[in-house]
Amino acid sequence: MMDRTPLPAEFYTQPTLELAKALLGCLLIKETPDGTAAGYIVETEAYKGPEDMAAHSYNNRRTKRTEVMYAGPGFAYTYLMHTHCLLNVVSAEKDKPEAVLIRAIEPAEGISLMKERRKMDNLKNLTNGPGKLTKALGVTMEDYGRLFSEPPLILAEGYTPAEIAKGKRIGIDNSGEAKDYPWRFWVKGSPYVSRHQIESS
DNA sequence: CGGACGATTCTCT
DNA sequence: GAGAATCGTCCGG
Repeated sequence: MMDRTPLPAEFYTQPTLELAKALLGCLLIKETPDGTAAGYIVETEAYKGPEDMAAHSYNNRRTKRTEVMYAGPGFAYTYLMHTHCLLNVVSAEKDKPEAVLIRAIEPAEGISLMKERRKMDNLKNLTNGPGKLTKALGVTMEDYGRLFSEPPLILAEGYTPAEIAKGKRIGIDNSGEAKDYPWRFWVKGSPYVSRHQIESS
C-alpha cells in the first residue's frame, strides 16, 4: 500500500509557478464507492489571476464558477469544458485568484477501474489530458470547493522528477501575449503527458 | 431568454 | 491537423 498521507497545508502556500512545478510527481487520489484510483501528476499549467489574460480570473473576474479561486490555497477548482470536467489546485493567498491546472497523470492505482471508466485499455491514453484524467479518477463537479487534504480527494507525496521541462500553455490562443508565457510544466520524458513536441528552455 | 463561447476530446484525412 | 460534437456558464437584451 502506498503512502497517502496528505500534503501539509504549507505546501500550497508557495508561489503559483513554484507550486505548479512542485506538484509534478505528487500522487493524486480519488476515492469513490466504486473504488480508489490514483496517479502521479506529470503535467501542470499555472494560471495567475488578474494579470493573466488566459485565466478565468483575469481582471479579477468573479463569478459563481471562479469563486473558489478566491478561497485561498489548497482548494479544488473544478469546472466544465465541452462536457469534460477539469481539475485545478487553487494557490496563492486568500482573495488572490491563482490556480494550477492538472493536465496529466501517470496511472498508479485502480488501473482496471480507470480503464473501465474510460472504456479503453491503452495505459498511455488513459489519463494524458485534463479531461481524461478526471474521468478516469472519477473527479466531478461534486469535488468543487473540496480540500485536497482529506478524503475523498487527496494529494500526497509521490516521487521527485529527475528533470522538469517547461513550455507554452495549451489551448489558449485567444489570450493575447499571455498565450506565450512558459507556464506549462511536465516531467521530462514521461510517456503520460498530453503533448510531447512543444518545448522551450 | 437567447446566443456566443470555450484551460477538450475523438475521429477522421 | 482540421472539424464536429455538445452543454453549462456568462452576458446582453
